[in-house]
Parts: sequence; structure tokens; C-alpha cells
Amino acid sequence: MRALSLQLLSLSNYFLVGRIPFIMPELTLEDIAKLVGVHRSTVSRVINGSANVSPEVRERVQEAIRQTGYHPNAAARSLASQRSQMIGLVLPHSVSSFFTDPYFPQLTQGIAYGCNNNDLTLSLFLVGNKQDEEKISPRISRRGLLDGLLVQSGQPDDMLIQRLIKSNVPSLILGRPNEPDGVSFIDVDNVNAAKTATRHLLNLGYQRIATITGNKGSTVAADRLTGYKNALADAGRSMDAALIAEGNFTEISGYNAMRSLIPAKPDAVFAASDIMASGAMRAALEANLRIPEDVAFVGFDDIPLASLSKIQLTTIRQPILKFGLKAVEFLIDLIENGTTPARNIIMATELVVRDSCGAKKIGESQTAG
Amino acid sequence: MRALSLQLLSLSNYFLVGRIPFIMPELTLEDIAKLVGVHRSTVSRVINGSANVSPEVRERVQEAIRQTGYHPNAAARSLASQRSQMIGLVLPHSVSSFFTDPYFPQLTQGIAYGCNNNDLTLSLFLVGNKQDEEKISPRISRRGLLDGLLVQSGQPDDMLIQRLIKSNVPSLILGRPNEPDGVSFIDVDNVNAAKTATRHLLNLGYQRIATITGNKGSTVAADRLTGYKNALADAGRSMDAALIAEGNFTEISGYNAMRSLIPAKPDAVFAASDIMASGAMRAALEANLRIPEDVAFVGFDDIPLASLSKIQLTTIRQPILKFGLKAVEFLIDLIENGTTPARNIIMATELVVRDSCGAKKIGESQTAG
DNA sequence: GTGAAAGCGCTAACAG
DNA sequence: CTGTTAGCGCTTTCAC
Repeated sequence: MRALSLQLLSLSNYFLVGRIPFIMPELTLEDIAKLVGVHRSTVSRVINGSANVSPEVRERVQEAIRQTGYHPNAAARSLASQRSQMIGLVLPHSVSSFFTDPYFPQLTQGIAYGCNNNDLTLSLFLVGNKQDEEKISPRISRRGLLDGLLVQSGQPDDMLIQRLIKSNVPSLILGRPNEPDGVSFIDVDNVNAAKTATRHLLNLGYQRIATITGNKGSTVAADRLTGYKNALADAGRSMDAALIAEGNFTEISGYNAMRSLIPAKPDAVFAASDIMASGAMRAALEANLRIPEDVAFVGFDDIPLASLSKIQLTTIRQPILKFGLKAVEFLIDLIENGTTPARNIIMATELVVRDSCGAKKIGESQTAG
Repeated sequence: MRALSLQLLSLSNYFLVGRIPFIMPELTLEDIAKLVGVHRSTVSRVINGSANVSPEVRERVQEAIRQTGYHPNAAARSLASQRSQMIGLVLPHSVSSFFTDPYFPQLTQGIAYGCNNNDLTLSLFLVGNKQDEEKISPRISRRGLLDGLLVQSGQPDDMLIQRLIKSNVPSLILGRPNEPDGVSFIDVDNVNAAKTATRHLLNLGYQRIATITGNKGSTVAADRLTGYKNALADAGRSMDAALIAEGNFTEISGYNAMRSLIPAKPDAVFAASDIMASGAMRAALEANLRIPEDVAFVGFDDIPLASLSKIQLTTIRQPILKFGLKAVEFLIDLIENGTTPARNIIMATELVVRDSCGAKKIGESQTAG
């Protein structure tokens, strides 16, 4: 150990050690190599876990790295290896509900954990406005920066997505894309989930089941509406346009949608997100409607609020965290094994029955009766 | 344009164009240079906005770049310039309330927008567990990856923070650090904000003002508690330990804290976060206490929920988005002008009066009387 | 199993 | 104003 320190003094970076004693010198591979008495490439081999190094040399190199606190330079490594070990997460402007709905934070968390598990660095691109789009797009397309891209699916008019997909870097779309031709994506089974939710209401005996949809144009919203319609059709029910209201995945839009729905006297509502369900329930309560006696609710997402609010929300649980982890693994696969042909993964969801749908009360009365 | 395409064919990357017609060739500076008929460094100059280029050449180069869709290689640029144009945002494990509280998502958004404004790329490091810490730390310290670091202040036992600060890359702590020696930070004026909140309750005539604190050990929690105590002391009130309950910035902790507080019969509560205030109000309602008649509430943060819930919350508004933008600018300053001596920025907050504190009702009755 | 040599694609003095 | 010349610190054949 003493010998090591002395040798350090003879390195090119010595003066740094001398002048600013508490700051680590900016060591290079070459420095470590000299220290150990081997060639640069041997040190590189042990760092990269190559098999062709004798155990004895390997140990000495590792010891030197430990002692000196050496870290390889990321830029140099990227340049030489043509791999940055970095992936990007792109959230288009159209998902501006970004941080009002807990969905995206949780998704981001899942992706971040996925990156941790795989020794990847995550870059976050949040598009705030049209200007941002112009500035972000070249940053993302710059070669040598990102090994792969996770792109959140948004509105059809998001040109950004189209541009990025064509940018040569392996991409995976989060959510069903508007134009799914030739691009891989990962999604949850929104159609079946919404169908399950609606059928649950149907099974409970509700007659006038309304729905509050997400932004028209987004594939999530479309798929959940399809599920709702399918359930009704399967049950032989007719569709009533007065029972379909459009929201945009915000609380206030759920509130407004519910107010527009009330005249049509729904006895149950399937909302395409918990946040909207929450707004809708607020509107119902304000109108002196009892939940679930006068009007029952089922949401979508299973955000924390769903189980915390006074009237606990029956909802569809999305495996958001798992979704993020899976997305990272899928992208890695795409990077390593090529993006063609395009593939996709559809993940299952789960119905969580709580109070707002009235199942428990109905169950009780049935037991009582 | 046609001439350009023909010339392109003679470049080293031509075969790529030939085989995979729809994929852009991996152009280099050299390719653009040959195309225009100038030297590589001239192209570099126009890309980097150097003044020393004749307008005519500049225009020709820019045209070629536009036509070819050339983007400089990020790794090569970082390596040569010793600047990556990337900063990191590190969220230690101790802020695991990360995505249950809208605070952090909003902060992240502010920082992301700050990066957009300054042509910076943002890397996100979310520490999920102790293992992550070991894996993330070397990634962050790798030279050549990050120009600077934004580190969220957390618990005193977060060794990660200490390690990062010493890692040689310019760092800025978000929130008052536990050991502020020699490191720059940016924070909101928690002490004064909490004092303002408490004084507001005092001025309204409440006699038994309780507080729900954040995690013991975090500086935010400590500062807000100090503000509460200061306000009481300034008003000549004695401190009652039974009126201080500890939470941890989660909804459920606010709920539990309130339940433990109820026997002490507080007539007002200052909660150190809106989320906790929300949990506390839930507990109060459950105990058949009216808000604000039986017990008044003031929160902290001004999250969207505060103005959306049935009983609108009086709270302290933090300029979270602005805070994030400011943090990025501060960090840039630190990167460009050095980190010593350490400096800090303290941002002001604002009291937002709504229904939960009873000010309006008291105002009405005063007006009436 | 290890060393030598050749770049990865760019920036940045330095001449001229 | 532009070209030349060195690298930045690493990976990766290729010999031996």
C-alpha cells in the first residue's frame, strides 16, 4: 500500500495530488497500467471482464483500481466501444398530464429501477412545448449519446415520435402507438381490462352504465372505450351516446364529464382513469348522489389515492412498476438483437374490488336475503 | 441538391446508403467537410458557432448539414471538449416518498425544463435500495459523463450524498444539506414559511395549535418545526409537547399523527406537507370533527390536491417549478465559475388562504358582527 | 495471456 | 478566416 502511494507520485497526474490533496487525481487507464506494470489493454480487459487475464494479474489490477478509486472515462469508452450504456425516456408534450397524474412518475420509477438493475444510465426528456421539441429532438438523435429510446405514445399529431422512430436508434414505444407499423411496443391490455371493469358493473346488475373517456385520439382512451363497448355488446345491451362523456385524464375533466352525465341518470360509471373517477365522484357527491347506492364507480390505474379516499375506489390495477422494468429489458433485447421484425408485449391487468362499485353491499344484502 | 446526393455516394459511408436506403448514413464531420470542400475544423467552427467563419462558407456548411441530417457524435465531442452538456439529478433512497408526493415529480419537471432551456441533457438517478446505491455511485462518478450534479438532500445517514459531493464534479444540493460545510445549496425559506403559517393560525385566534412534522432528521422537517416554534415563542405562547406529532411526509403518517393528536384537543394544526394535511383531515373527519369549526388546518406545498379537495386547503405555496429552473441555472454557474466559495440561494414562499384555516368564516362573522 | 498499434469522431491550439 | 496537428481516454483486432 505504501509502495502504491509512492508510485502514484510518479504519475503524470501527480501534481494534482500534490496541489489539491483531497481531490482524486484524474487517473487514466495508462496510469493504472503503469502502477501495476502491465499494458493499458490488460487493464481494459480486467475492467471489461475479459477471460484472457491471468488470475494473478487480474487481482493486482483490481487492487490498484480499488486503491486509487479509478473510474473509466465515460466519453472515451463510448467513443471507442460505440456503446454509451445510456437509454433515453421521452415524454411528448401531449402527455402534459405528466405530473398531475401519478401514473407517469411511477412509470418513470419503474424504468429507473430497470436501468439500475442493468447498469444503464437513464436520460429524461420532458417536452414542455413546441420550442422544446425542436431543441430536444437533435439532442436525442445525436449519435453516440443513447443506445436506445423509450418513447411514450401520445397524440397522433406528435411528430416527435415519428421523427425519433426514424432516427436510427433502437426504439420501443410505451403504449400502443398511433401508427404501429414496423415499430415495437409494450402495452397493457386496455381493451380487456376495460371490458372486465364494465362487465363487473353489468354483473352487479347496473342498467345505465356510463363511461368517461380519456383524450380522444389517444390510443389508451380509444382502447378503454372499445372495451366498454365490447362488454355492453356482449351483454346484448344497446349503446347510449348520452352515457359517454369525454375527459382528458385530469381530475377536473372527470368532474365536468360527470356533471354532463348526471342528466342522463347513469346508475354506474366506468372512468378511464382513477384521477377522472375521483373528479367524477366529487361531482356526484356535490349533486347529493350517494356512492355506490345512487351511482357506482369503477376507475382505472389503482393509484394510491384509490385506496386512501373516503370511498375506496374499485379499479383496474396496472402493473406500472413491472411495466417499466419489463420495458427496459425489452429495449435491451431490441438493442442487442435488432429491432426487426417489430414485436410487442401486452401485459395483463387485474380488477381490484373495493367500495365504490357497490359489490360489497350487494354481496351483503344477497347474503342477508 | 442533386449534386449533393451524387457526392454523397462517394463518401466512406456510401455503402450504408446503398444497402439500407432509408437509414441515414453515419456521417462524420469529415464527410461534411469533403462535401463542402473545406476542412473538418471549419465545419466544427460553424457547428460550435465560432465567429471566425466567412458568411459564405458558413452558409454552405449549414446547408450541407441540413441536407444530410448530420448530427455530431456526442461521445467524440465530450471526449475532445471535456464537456458532456449533461447534468445528473440524484434522488437518494431516503426520499422514497418520491412518487407518492407530487412534490418530486414537479421538481423533476422544473429541472427538465431548465435543461431544455439551456440545451442540457438530464440524467435521472433514482436510488431504490442499498444495492442501487453501490451500482449508481460509480456510474455517477465516472468522469466524462456528467458536467454537474443536482443532489436532493435527504437523511443524514445518506452516505451517497457525502460521496458524491467529494466526487470532483460540481454539485448543488437541493434543500438545506445536513452538513452544509463547503457545499452550495438552494432551498426555500422553510423556517419563515412555517412561521408565517403558524402566525396565520395565531392571528386567527386559535389557542391550541398543533403541528405534524416530517421525518425527524431531515432538514426540511427540522426547519418547518423551527418556524412553528418560533411563531409560538414570538407570540409568547408556551410549547406543548403533546401538540407535536411526527409524520414522514406520507398521507398515512398524517392520518396516524392526527389520531395521536386528537386526545390533546388541538383547535388548529399546521402540517409540514399537504399530503400529511390531507391524511390528518381524513382522520379529523372520521372523528366527527368539523373543519375548520372544530379544528383548522394549514398545509405546506400547495399541491393540486390542496385546491381540489372538498375542503380547500390553506397552505404555503412553494415555487417548485421556478425552484427547479433556478437550480439548473445555479448549477451552470457553478460549473462555469467554480464551486468555491460555496454559495446558497434561499427562495421565498407564499401563504395561500383557502377554507381549511377558517379565515374566511371568521372574516365573515367579523363582518357580520 | 499480454503487448503493440490503430483508431472511435471530435475540439482546440497554432500557424499562416 | 482557414488548414494542420495533436490529442481526449478508451476498446479492439492482431501478433507473439
